[in-house]
Amino acid sequence: MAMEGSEGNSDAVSPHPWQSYNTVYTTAKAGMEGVDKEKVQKIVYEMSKGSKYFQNEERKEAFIKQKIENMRLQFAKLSPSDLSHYQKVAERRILELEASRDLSRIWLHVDMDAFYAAVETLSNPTLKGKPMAVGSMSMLSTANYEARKFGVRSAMPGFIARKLCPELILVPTDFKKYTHYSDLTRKVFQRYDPNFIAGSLDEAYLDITEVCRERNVKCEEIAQELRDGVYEETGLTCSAGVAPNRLLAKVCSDINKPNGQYVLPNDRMAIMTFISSLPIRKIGGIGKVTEHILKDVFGINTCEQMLDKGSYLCALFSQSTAGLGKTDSPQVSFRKSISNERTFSATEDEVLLQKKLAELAEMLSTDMQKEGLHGRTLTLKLKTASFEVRNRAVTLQNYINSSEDILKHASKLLKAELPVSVRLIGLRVSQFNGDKCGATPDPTQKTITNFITSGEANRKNNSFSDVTDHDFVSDTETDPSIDVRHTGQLHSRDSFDGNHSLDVNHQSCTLWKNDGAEKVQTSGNDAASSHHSGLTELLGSTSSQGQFEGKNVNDGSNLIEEDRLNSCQETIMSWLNDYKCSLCGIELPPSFVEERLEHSDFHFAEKLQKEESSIRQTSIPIHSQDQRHRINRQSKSKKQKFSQKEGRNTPIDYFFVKK
DNA sequence: GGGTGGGTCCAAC
DNA sequence: TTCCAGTTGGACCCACCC
Repeated sequence: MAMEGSEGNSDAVSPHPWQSYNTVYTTAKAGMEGVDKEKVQKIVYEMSKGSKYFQNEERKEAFIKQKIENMRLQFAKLSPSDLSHYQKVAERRILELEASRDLSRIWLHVDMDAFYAAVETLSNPTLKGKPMAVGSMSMLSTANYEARKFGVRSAMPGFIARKLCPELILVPTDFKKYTHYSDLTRKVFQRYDPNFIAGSLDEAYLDITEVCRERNVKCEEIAQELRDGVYEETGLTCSAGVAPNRLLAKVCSDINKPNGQYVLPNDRMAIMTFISSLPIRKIGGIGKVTEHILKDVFGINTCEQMLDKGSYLCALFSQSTAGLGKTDSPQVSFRKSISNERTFSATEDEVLLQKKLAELAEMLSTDMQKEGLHGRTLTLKLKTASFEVRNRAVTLQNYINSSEDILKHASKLLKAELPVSVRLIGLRVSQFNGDKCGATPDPTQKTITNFITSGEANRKNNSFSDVTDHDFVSDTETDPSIDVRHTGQLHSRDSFDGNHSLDVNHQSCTLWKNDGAEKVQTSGNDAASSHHSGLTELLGSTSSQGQFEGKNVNDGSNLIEEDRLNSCQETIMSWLNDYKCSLCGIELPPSFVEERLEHSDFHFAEKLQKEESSIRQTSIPIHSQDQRHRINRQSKSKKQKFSQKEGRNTPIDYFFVKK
């Protein structure tokens, strides 16, 4: 894209129009150092030129240009006093971060080399030494190093790859195989850090501080030993990076790829030198567009320049833009939406589209039921024959997860768009009832919800929570769509017992089917509960007595049977949550709790309520989804106003580890 | 007019 | 010959409400 001039006459304007056609797969990647970039660009351009996809890319590019232009204008409007203010803000931020710099940990990032391709070669040795890629004519998941020499790489359509390398062998993906080998590698990782964080099937983060200390061994040796172990276990090679935080470790693991390692010492000077010339694109979270903006608007190419120009960034970026603020404090992040989408030959046949929609609804419902999710916002995504993407959403009164409900509402959304020629349909459900567990039948009720935790307990949880944090999602070498599912599988193996949580979720489904949706309207969704601000306060406070006291206040002394049942169920569900989080220090066998839940055991629930206050104080605060939403809103409305005390992260936070 | 919820779109891998 | 994915989080904008 980035065509010169207006659509359609690009060739007339520039003699080498392909030079400005930059897609993700024309950028450098490990193993592509000697590639003739211009030749690749030209072929990709020629293959794409004139297609509907290409035209759409041009539209998108024009939009980005406009965005950059707007930002330039904004930048030009900043007065010297504004700039001086933001300069101070940036300096203060850097000082704060310097003060909190933590170089005491040693992180290792391990990344399998061309993982899918390597696994395929392992099972079919005749592929060895030949250029091959895993994927289809539409899209490649990864390419081996022989293929990369031709400019073939992940995220590239197969038909373009074939043009670049006519002898390229295409192998279809086989995720069972990759999962098997992934599990083998993880057994090795576990020897060094039982709480390692899986980024995706082919990469992981390990805190090797303890193992280095206990064995009095240098981190280089641990990295080598781990890589040897992976090779022995699987026959596959990997690369490793060692650094004081995960972000840097990830950058380091790419340096001596394939089958190599790089260690960045835990030393301030070494780090500053290392990042000074580091291209911003190397940083996880900075993609094509952000790189474009930083370069064009601010002239920022390296991380050092990013630090130097921190004031500009503070002035013009919301601090959360493009995930720039992600630092190294692991946090539990639960899934916020679930979706399915499929591409097919473009059609405007309504019957056919309805059929596709029904299939998607079925798939989505199955996935939701597996995870015990109920949501109330349904989004229909359409990609038209001209690659235009449309999203249409509806927020419902009730939480749904049955295919019938999903289809019913999705059909309405689709009908409103007809007639249209569509090549992709997607369905997405969000606004879950209390995150994964979903215990409250009332969308407005701030009860059983989410955990926002920190510290070591978190790190444990992180290894089995949904790894949706893009900091930890792999490079495009692997297919993230699959990664999500499979990291989910991995989580089941973790110390908190994913099977248990699945059961819990299943239980919450039962609750829902019994009486949830109807009661939303009758018992819970009244003014008293939806405007019960005190309840919200309670929930947000670490010293809170928990939501059940609030509920009791609400109910008063004349607790009717139905409310009592709800209260009981909520209480038990809450404890299931706590058990899952393993924060209460009380080990209730899941079957025991679930049995109580199933029979709505009042005695048990009331006993829990009595113990609530003493235990709750030692547990991690629970934030409701609504409350978190509110917190987000507050942060958002304060963006660019740096007087805020919590000091959200800026791009300059990147290279510091918060304590 | 600030806060909030809903809807749309984009960025990232 | 084949002809550009799938999933998720969140920013941004707008309408509405108090």
